[in-house]
Amino acid sequence: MRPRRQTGRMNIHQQVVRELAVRILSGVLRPGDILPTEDNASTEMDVSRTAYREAIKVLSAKGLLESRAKVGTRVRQKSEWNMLDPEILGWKSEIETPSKFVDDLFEFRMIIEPAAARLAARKGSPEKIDKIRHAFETMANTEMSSVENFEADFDFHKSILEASENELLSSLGHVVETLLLTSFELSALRPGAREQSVPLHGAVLAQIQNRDQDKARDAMTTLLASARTDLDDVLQNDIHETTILKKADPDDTSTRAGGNRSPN
Amino acid sequence: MRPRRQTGRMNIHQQVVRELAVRILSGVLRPGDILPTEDNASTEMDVSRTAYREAIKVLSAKGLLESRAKVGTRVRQKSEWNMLDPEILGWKSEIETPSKFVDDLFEFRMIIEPAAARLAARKGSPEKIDKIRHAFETMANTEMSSVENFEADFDFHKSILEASENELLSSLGHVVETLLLTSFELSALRPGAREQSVPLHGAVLAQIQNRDQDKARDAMTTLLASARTDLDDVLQNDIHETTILKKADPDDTSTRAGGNRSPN
DNA sequence: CATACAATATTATTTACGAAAAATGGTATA
DNA sequence: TATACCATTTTTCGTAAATAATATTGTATG
Repeated sequence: MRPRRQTGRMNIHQQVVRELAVRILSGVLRPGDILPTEDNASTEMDVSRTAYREAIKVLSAKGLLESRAKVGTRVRQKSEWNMLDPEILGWKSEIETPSKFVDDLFEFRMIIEPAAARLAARKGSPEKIDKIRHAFETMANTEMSSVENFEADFDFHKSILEASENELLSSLGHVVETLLLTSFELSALRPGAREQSVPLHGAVLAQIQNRDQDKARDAMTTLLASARTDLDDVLQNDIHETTILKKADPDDTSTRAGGNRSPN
Repeated sequence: MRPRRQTGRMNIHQQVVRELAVRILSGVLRPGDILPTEDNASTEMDVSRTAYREAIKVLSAKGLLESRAKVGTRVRQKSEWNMLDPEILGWKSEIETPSKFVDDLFEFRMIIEPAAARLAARKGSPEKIDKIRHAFETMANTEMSSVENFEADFDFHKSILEASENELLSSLGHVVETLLLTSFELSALRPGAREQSVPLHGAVLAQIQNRDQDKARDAMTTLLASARTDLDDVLQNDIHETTILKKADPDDTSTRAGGNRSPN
């Protein structure tokens, strides 16, 4: 068993959303391209025009599409895409090569999370800091690489973002979650790293509790740098395996929990 | 004439989206609340059930709502809202008091933009840096507080985000835009500030061109701190005026869902 | 007491038709 | 020739109504 991304039963319009999103994010459909008319596209995909329209609305809400009467539905410029949208991040993680994806995400985390830790130390409410502490204790008391441990890890980082007392930062929990999910999936193949994980998390917690802003920030930077190193090792070693895994994941229909034993 | 936010003719489903979004973001509808059934809600708002459903899909895509058969459509927890979504930011800017809104946004910019400037100095492509330079020159050659100047200012910051060569950072242009729009609307009342704006922008550009990462970051920090001071002055002086302005902005009711003017 | 099953309420989905918006091309007029 | 206007046509937008799927809740049965 392992933490899972959304992949199970989906509504019809969600299936269309996913199908189109993947086509756009993978570059099959490119910015400026105009989709077939609602009538053609929906019959092509074998769904009702209404369901198709609902899918278009969802993707427009995420900045991927734009519809205008008489001209059609067009793929918007990349700069208009809401890349931080949780679903878009999730789709990208399935499409892009792990290393490129991980690079961008880690770079982003290295900006956001140390700053959040700093703010948490400055103005995090006692309750929020208590939530961080609770997540840490759960982390320390659960088996490494277990689902409970993963969830506590995520809670830890999410709680720090929330303790920053800034709504914009708080809403970035999903960015962390997506990266952690990717990390988890990759390092589940090759466990053993992350020995220093608990003390590094502990250091962050301690400095936030101390209300030492700069040290809290630095502790988070250290923690992330370590996590990145661990992940880089996995990527180095498993580069070909993971590539195979990506390719051998064409349809999630099988819903095989964890054990992808011999895809053939 | 001034740069305008989206407020003109809207499709019916967009009007419903806006109406519901405002209710949610303003706290009239609270997390956990269940909306009326599609039938009731749509007849209540005097739109078809299809149009209402499209609106629900849009808000679900932004993390505000969640629909399940038999149970209804529920407002999701705040932590699930995509606060960085451009539209959500725009709606919030209309609802929240300027000072609170500006606080959060500036805090966020002070984290993101110096880091982006640093990355731009490190790995920004010559073309991207040229775009920054072009925006700067336009800024320097247009009248302060003109629409052209505003747009060049926005382009400047957006180009730096893009020059960071990180898709996640690039997609944050809208955060900057929303804050600049708010700033523009506020300081349009009381022009005269921002004399040092051009040289401060110039310093950022120069350090990026020098490929001096730390100085580029610091120059951006200085620029933002200055902009924040200017804006704080405006907020201090115009606190009551702006409040009045906010209240005197109910003209959107004319285009409200179903156009039910004088409900009696 | 628990388990299975049936009733029910709500969203999900399809189908069909008509309205509105906007790009295009043609036509008249200066 | 060029410009303004107008009709045409294509496409999305919006409404309506009927049926399906699904999850909750109540009810009966072992």
